[in-house]
Amino acid sequence: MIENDDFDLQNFLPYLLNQAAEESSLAFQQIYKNKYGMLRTEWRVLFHLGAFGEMTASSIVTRAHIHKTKISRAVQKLVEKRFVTRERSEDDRRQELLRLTPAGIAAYRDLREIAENYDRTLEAKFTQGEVALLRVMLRRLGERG
Amino acid sequence: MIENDDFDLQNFLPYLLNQAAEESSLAFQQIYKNKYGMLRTEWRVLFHLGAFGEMTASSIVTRAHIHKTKISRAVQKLVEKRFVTRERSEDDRRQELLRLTPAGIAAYRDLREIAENYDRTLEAKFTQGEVALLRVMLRRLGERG
DNA sequence: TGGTAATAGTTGTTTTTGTAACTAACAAGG
DNA sequence: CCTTGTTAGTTACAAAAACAACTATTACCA
Repeated sequence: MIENDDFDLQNFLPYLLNQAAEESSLAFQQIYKNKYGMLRTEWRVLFHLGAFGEMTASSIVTRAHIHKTKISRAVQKLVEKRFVTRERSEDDRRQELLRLTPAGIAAYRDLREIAENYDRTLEAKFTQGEVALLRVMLRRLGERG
Repeated sequence: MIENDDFDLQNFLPYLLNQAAEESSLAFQQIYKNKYGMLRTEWRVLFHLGAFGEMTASSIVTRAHIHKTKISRAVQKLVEKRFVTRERSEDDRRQELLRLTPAGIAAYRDLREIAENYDRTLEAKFTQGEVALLRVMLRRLGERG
């Protein structure tokens, strides 16, 4: 302890957020890794396409704040796994439209159900009102700026 | 959108936690990186030693849930930077006692103050009661198991 | 004791990530 | 049109992380 040190690392919000994020990701991470050999970014891309439908890589970049090189590599892997197809856009031939294949949809549905169940086990630690407030606060903290 | 898909990725707690954790770490990360050339794990080790005093590597592993190889390499870097010294324990010669040097203490104090200020800017987004609840919830979510 | 298991910490190798530089396509002003 | 700038996405190389195997020391217990 460095003299009268009233700083508590366990109260520092970025630290608490990181610990909570890592711990809460752990169980789910094992599942998509073992079952589908996916990394975190691949899972995120899959879920964006599942939840929002056809998207371009850059719209995922914007929405999820993931760097475009990570997206690029994740898409490659998902294409190799036959979970995603890409098609060059007619309007703007720089863009590629990404879509889930039937296999991708199946994987998404499977993981989505697991995610929903897992989310419920996390929610069960708190009251409904607390969870609602937590989501509001996390969204605010996650905003750019 | 895949049929009547009521799953909202933006409500999935591990996702929200990750977004908030990454965003909230960003600003502070730049500071310890640019000012002291530290990585995240080095910063964490420094703060553990600053806040809790003399510790062994494995006690940091236990407390922070960081893998021992990451700790090992972070300690090496901190020793190279002359921020930390290590001394083999008399009781158990497998263990090394880690301590901050005066330079390490100075860096810790500097970063601690920046951390405190930064934390206050995050807190300012909410009421005091909300922040208190947030901390309780994050601690609960960050617990092992 | 002595042999097996467990713990503290390190090192080597393979994956992933970060950063920068690149190609290709479009946009917009002169 | 044509030069300059911007956007979409990829690739190459360097940095960091994950994972497994290793040494050294201590603990357990038959």
